[in-house]
Amino acid sequence: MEGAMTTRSKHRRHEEDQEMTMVELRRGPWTLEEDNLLMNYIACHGEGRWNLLARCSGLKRTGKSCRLRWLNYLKPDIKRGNLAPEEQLLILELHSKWGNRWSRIAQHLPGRTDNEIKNYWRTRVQKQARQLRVDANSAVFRDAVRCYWMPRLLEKTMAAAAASTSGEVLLPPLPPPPQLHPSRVAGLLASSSSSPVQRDTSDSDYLPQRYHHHPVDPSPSASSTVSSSAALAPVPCFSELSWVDQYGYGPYYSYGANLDDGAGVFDDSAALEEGLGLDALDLGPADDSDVAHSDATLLDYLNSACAGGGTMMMAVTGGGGGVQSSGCGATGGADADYRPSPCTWRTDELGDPRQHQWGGGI
DNA sequence: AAATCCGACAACCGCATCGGA
DNA sequence: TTCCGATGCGGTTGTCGGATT
Repeated sequence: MEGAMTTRSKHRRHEEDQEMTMVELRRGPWTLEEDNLLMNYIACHGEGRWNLLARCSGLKRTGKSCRLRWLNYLKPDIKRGNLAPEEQLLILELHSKWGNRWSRIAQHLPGRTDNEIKNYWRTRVQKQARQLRVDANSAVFRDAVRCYWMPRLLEKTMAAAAASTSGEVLLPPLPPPPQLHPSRVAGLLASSSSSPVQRDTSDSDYLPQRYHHHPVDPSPSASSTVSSSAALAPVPCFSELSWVDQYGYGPYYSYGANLDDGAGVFDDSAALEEGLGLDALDLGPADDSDVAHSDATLLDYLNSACAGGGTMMMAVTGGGGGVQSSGCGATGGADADYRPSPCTWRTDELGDPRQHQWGGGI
């Protein structure tokens, strides 16, 4: 980027430098006086023509700086405070669709700025990816987000809605903490972290259509009994969610990846096409490299949620606003002699101050 | 109580794009 | 068609305050 500086941009940079020294432009945090100056000027002359504004308003700032201050902070309809779960959900979904198109994403969150959304992504979402030691753009992380994070956000959203309408919340407990042998995570991480997602940057919804809804098996056995072979099968399965946001956009999908054809035969062709195939999810042989399984909760969840045909499902029922969340029943492929150290998934990252101790209870 | 660390977010920077002259 | 100023966008850095040691 830096090396590709054109003659033109060098020239402009030179001009900017000259301006900086001639006018003694201010930098850094804005003062209350500066904010007032800017707001008053815009109240009189309207937005736009930022360089002119910078020259005429008495502000010793660049036009760029004025514009940014107005758009990201002073503009009256700016919404401040924590992002609501539904906003987080929307960001996750839209980012999975469009990637780092922050301004475009921001257009779907009235009152939120691209800067705010970008910061949210970098500080919250990428942090989770870092902790898991996967690329935030990798298919595995994205699916883990869909499998674990999104349903919880939706759960919180629905719970809030239900509480506000009926004052009564009927939510099932969160899925049981998964247990997973570190070697499985090791293989998963090793093979997945180097496979960034290829996105379709077109307007069309890139979400795969081949995935279909996988109904939950209500029988307890389906959730408690996992054969060793099934437990090792790297099969992502999550149910489909779709919704229309409060502004009428959508439907957005939290799609299900279901490689089980229902007859116990895994068809990985779809996943291979999506970069989620057996290759990408190869759970190589156990080795001594510790992959910090205490950090791998999300992937643990993804793995264990999907192993053995267990299915994670969130069924949203209409009418009364009730929410039914049926967690993944699979307990994962924990070896008998494996005692996982408590893994943590900080749900306060979702805006919830609770902290689950995975492998050790909540 | 002081020092250090770390997360959150405001602000800056460089480049791309747009639109008018 | 070209030039150039204005604006928009995304990546990065700086700063501040709370948490931790």
